[in-house]
Amino acid sequence: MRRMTARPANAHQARLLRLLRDGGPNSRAQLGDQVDLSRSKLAVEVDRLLETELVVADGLAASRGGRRSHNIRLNPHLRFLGVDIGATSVDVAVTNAELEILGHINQPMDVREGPVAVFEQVLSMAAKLKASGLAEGFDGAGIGVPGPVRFPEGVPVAPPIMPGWDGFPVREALSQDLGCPVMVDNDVNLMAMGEQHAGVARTVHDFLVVKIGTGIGCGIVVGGEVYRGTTGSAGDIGHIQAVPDGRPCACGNRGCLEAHFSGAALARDATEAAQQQLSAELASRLEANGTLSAVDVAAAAAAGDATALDLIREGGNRTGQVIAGLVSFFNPGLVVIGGGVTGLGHTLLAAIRTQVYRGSLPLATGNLPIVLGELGPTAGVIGGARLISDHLFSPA
Amino acid sequence: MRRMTARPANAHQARLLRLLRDGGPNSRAQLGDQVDLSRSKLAVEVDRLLETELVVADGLAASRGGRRSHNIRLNPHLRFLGVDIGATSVDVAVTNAELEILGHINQPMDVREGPVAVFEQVLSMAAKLKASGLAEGFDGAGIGVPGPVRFPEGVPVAPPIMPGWDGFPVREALSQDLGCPVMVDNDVNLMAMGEQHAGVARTVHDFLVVKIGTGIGCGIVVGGEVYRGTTGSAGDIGHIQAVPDGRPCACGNRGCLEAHFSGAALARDATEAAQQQLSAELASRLEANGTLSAVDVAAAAAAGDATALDLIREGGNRTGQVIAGLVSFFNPGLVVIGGGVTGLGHTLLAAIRTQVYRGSLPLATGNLPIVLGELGPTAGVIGGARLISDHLFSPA
DNA sequence: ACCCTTTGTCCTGTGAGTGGAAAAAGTAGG
DNA sequence: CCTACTTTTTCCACTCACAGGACAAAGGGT
Repeated sequence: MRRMTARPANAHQARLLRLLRDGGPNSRAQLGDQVDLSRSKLAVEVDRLLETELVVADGLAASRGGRRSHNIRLNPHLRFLGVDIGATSVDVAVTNAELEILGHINQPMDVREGPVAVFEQVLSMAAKLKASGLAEGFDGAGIGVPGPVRFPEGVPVAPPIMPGWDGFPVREALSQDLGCPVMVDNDVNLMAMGEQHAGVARTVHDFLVVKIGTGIGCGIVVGGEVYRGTTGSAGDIGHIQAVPDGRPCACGNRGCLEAHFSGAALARDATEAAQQQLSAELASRLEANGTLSAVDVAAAAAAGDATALDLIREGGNRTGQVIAGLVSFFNPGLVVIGGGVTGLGHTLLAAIRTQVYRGSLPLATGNLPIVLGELGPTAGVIGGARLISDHLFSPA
Repeated sequence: MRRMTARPANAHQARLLRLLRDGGPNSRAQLGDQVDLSRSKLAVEVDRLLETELVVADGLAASRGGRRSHNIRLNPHLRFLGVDIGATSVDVAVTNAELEILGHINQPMDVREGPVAVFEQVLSMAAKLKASGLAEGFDGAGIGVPGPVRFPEGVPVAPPIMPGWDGFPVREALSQDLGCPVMVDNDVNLMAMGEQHAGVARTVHDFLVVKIGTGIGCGIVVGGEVYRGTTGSAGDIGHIQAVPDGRPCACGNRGCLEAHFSGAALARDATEAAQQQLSAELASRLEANGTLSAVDVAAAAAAGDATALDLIREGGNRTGQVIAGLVSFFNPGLVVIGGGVTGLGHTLLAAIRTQVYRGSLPLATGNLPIVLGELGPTAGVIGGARLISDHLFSPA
């Protein structure tokens, strides 16, 4: 099928497309209630959108007491690709124009294998989704990578955990391979956009998303827009000092948050505890698998293992202290905790909450929810779809 | 004289007013180069502004090779009042519409005397400025208070160092007393706006201003706009924990930055050092004045006193560590250090820089200037004038 | 003086957008 | 089934903002 390359011609059309994306099918009248345009003007713009085939007619709407109206919806053939490249795995998903996930694949993969190998993988995953009949092609793709990105160009810059990616023209390369527009961003920012679009942050305009996975990062949303900082490294909180003269970190400093708590640090601590026979639970798991990960700690904690619980609590305390500082500084309306370690669940959350509510002033914490992300592993790919749709649904 | 109550009728006029404010007198042609409007449209809007008397003709401009053009400038009779209420003193200044300071008064005053007493003082200072012939009245006033403010209403909320101000309708009260529009904001935000308008931050869009005075606060500017947070307490970094299990703080926690370094903490430390005879310089100053302040420490340091230098360095290190965290998180394009203790100068700056450059990742610090504020005590009042002018020079 | 450049004014055409009227397509009630 | 009332949609005339060209005014350089 021919892909839709059309773009909205003006801000009104862009507005309408986003309303249809976020609100699903709508009648002209319902749209009119939301956009403050005259009926005539609205009709003209809708007609033009119908001509571009970005939107299509979709039968009759329910009556609101008078004449029934004809529904309008985004073209159901539109397909976006959301790609979330993590440190140790890749998620790829197809969505429709309303950003509903139609198919989702996850595969383990080490990002350190470099962009060429990773993209080969991503493309084959995308091809698999296509082959299963979910898409005939893609109208756009949003890519998340685990490191800072020069956003306008879509190029990773000096990513600590991704040697070989520095300066690689991700956006350009993938745009060629996929044959569609591509936007690239930090994976944490994608997660923030995902939670904003379809998760817990739907109604909040200023919030933080703390992603604790292999590393630790933070997405910052200001006035509904992701804030990326001057060089694209905003939210890089993994290397904030959490413990004075603490453990050495790969970055060269000591006591970085990431060195004390993250998927990687947790696995290390658990292995150590198992080897020292501090925890039977962890030791048996180590014996069984030959290695331990955050998932094992979560399972052990769920089974009531005291050592595992202690590890989680201590990590949560460290993280909570850092977040307390950020809350004082940024005064967000919501803090979302997400990433691989959300499996640690409420033990972690409780520890973080305790530190934040204790360490920040009442004015900042008074009405501050601190919650787990709602979307889990889909947050990133939904965020990717959202990223590219925001780009495509803006005036050309 | 009758005050100008006119407001720009549309975004174009607002744009022109701001250009004239920031760029001084300009010809129609020069304005045309900056606004992307047709000459006819521009002429119409300028004529309308002339009618409202917000702008006036101002003689002929220099020739650019052809016919000389008539200059346009903001009405030279316009007057803004900038008020910076600090913890221990009040600054009041009059500016013209280009935000140039025409007169500036500073008086010591304890903010804890409460809003009524302070406003009495402010009004008498404003009256003095009027009496000296600098203004016949005020077209608007911008007020800074040392605590969080619910910005839309202009009301302080739960200010720790200003008991008695909580919920006091500052904006409304002063608007009545002064008979002109008033906007109220946190003093640190005002300082940030001042440095943005006329100081070191003129060309930067995302930056932080750290004000170290009686307390410590931080102004956050995102995309050229001050960010105030969900409840108006953004930038309240004085109570971030800088020292685990450190000194007790008035807020109830231990180890807050403000408890370890600020004008108040510095004075306390210096007094203690003097009493313990650790520094002859400080001891003699204590004897002479009966009390020590940050100014004494600055003087002692300038005289080469080792104890004073140590105090400054240690404070700078603590502050630098906190700022390093903020830099990692926020990735600003500039960090400005200001407030009462800027007298401590380059010793302080060097300590802060060391910590930030060491404690943040190269990508964030690579091209990050950390500088002292350029405007000193005028930053706040200029920021106040800027605040109200931004408000008045926006479509009604 | 003469020519060129810049500035300011005037005027008309165009296109966006509004708002009212009427037609179209329903629902609810007798 | 017919009537009265709603809501939706289309149509149309009118307003208004704005662009951009023509032209006049005012200067500089030679």
